[in-house]
Amino acid sequence: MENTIFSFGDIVKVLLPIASDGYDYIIPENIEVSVGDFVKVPLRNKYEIGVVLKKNDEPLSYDISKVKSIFSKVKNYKLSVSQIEFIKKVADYNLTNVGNILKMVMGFDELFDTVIPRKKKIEYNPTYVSPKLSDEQKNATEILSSKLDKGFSVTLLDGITGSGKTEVYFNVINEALKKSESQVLIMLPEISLTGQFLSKFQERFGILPVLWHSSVTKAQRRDNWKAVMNGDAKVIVGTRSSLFLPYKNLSLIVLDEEHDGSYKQEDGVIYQGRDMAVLKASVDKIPIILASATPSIETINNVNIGKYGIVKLTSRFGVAVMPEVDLIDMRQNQPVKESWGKSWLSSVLVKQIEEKLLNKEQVMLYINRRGYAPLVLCSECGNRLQCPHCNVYLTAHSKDDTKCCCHHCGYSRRLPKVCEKCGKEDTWVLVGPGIERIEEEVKNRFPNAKIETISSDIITSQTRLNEIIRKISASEVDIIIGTQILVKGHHFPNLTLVGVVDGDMSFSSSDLRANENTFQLLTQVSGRAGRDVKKGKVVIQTYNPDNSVMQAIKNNDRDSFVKQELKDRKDALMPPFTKLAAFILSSKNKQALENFCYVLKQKMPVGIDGIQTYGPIDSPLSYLKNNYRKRFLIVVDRKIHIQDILKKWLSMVIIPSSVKLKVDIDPYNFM
DNA sequence: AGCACGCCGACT
DNA sequence: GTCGGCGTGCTC
Repeated sequence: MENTIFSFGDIVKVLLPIASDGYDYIIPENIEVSVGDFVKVPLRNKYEIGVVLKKNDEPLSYDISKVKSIFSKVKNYKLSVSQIEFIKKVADYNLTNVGNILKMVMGFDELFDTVIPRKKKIEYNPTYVSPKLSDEQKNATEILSSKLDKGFSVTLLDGITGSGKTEVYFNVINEALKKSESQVLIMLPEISLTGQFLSKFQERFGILPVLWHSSVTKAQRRDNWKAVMNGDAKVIVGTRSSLFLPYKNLSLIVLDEEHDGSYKQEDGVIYQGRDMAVLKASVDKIPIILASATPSIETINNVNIGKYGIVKLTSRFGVAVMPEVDLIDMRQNQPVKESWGKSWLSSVLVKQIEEKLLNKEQVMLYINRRGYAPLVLCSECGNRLQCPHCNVYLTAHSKDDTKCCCHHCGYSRRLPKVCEKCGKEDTWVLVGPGIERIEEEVKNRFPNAKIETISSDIITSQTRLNEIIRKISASEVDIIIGTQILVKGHHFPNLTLVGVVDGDMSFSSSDLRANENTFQLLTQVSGRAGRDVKKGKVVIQTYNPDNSVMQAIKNNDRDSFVKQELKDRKDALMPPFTKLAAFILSSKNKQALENFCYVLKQKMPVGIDGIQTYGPIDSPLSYLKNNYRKRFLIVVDRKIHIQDILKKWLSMVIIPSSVKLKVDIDPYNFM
């Protein structure tokens, strides 16, 4: 079937990297194609490159005179039948055009340019250096290796922070690579693609893997894409988009930090990279390993119902033990105002930092908020500085020479001299702490300490981040102040105290996974402490010390947290016990948006067993980047195929071109 | 998604 | 008169 040759006079469906499901073209003389071939075709007044999907034997629903001829066949490029099947299934699952998915596969200008590619040297006689493994690690390696060449399987590699999951899956990868044709994909969340991971890889395998992420250069990207297609690339390390590379013979996927929210693609085509990786494994009939110290509730549920297998690592590698966790009740430990201004660190935490500094050990302070202060308020009239393009408040960046920024659209302005509302001068107060404000406090309290502050505003390049990580590892830093960017995968042997400035912060997100996210985040942050011979300590400042999430963190008791969370989700009829989808509607024209929402509401599926629909409601971000936004939410029983319900609903309306509709299957974010 | 077409206001 | 801003609709 896949090798059937189509020739002169045949009409074939060609999939193009645009929002469509493909167009028909007729094959001219002297050209022969089969499914998966890349072809150059005319589209409007230019040429595009697409992929032959199938022969179209059905009668055309439009005038035959519109059908144009294929211009040429692109040599040396081909997608396999299973790749095409994967593309179709991803489009189907996420309710988008197949062409949108093809765009993720081949949507790079540089792929088909006329420059003769430089012959990239890709070694792959990897000389693997086997690490010393604990009995537990050996056992895990054996079980996971036994899944190779046995078709599709999903296994959770569930190991506490510092237990050596990476060593285990490196061993499994090494087993997989013993078959000469094998390719292995390692997926990591965006911010874990660090030098530390790569040097660890190089240390074991003697070579660097092929990389795939947003900052790989154009020429490198073209070379890597081709190396994946022709099989020269044996190990690929990438972010979620690496799933769409044209693998010749993929035989294993390892997806690390499987709980991580950055696997969820939120712009363009919305998809959950982790779930699409499982889909890819099932289409290619290969094993996939999901690794995490704090697996997602969905994945744990899939283990519980027997869909996924599980392998556990329960102890820290070497002599390291889990850190002790203290909760600081901030209601009893309000920081007092100091000479330099308002303070955010309780005296209990300050004292512990002092002790660590005396012992020449390292301290990390975690605050997940960029900028200096999240709110700028007029003390005379209560006016708040707002973004003109979005309905969010501006964040103040740096205290002096204050710039106020929108973290959603990038708008920024100077702090005005007078309040626009009341006309009074110098009335602004900067409310709440961001990382820069914590840095200011730390510098005032510990003037002799060497301090590094790490947030995405400061770290603009990988090189800069690697340099800071090197300095921390070499104990050239006493206090590290960081946002999310530092939480994952790093190993700092001399770091023994982690202080969480605002442990309650992620509770407040508009996300049904708020508890889960808080638990995962605090566990991951805590996991940075005491990863070597010295025992670690974690101090979490909270106004909710009795909260079950906080108690679970304190008692290092993941099981009871998971049990409670599963029960709560079940009672609330939420995932993983139901299936969710959202429509996100946006328009520059408020009236057109409201009109269309009305039409959509009229056709809403109501009164059907197992289906609940809600909306339209204004998005929490009801005005974003100059667009008005509304949402619908659909909740269905697990036995109902949600895509079918949505398709039927959408088939009853015509979306006006002034309104954009996006479908979000399994939404994470409710903004 | 692009990109052309066409309708209407602003400006030489 | 004609330049160009953007709303609308099509791509085989």
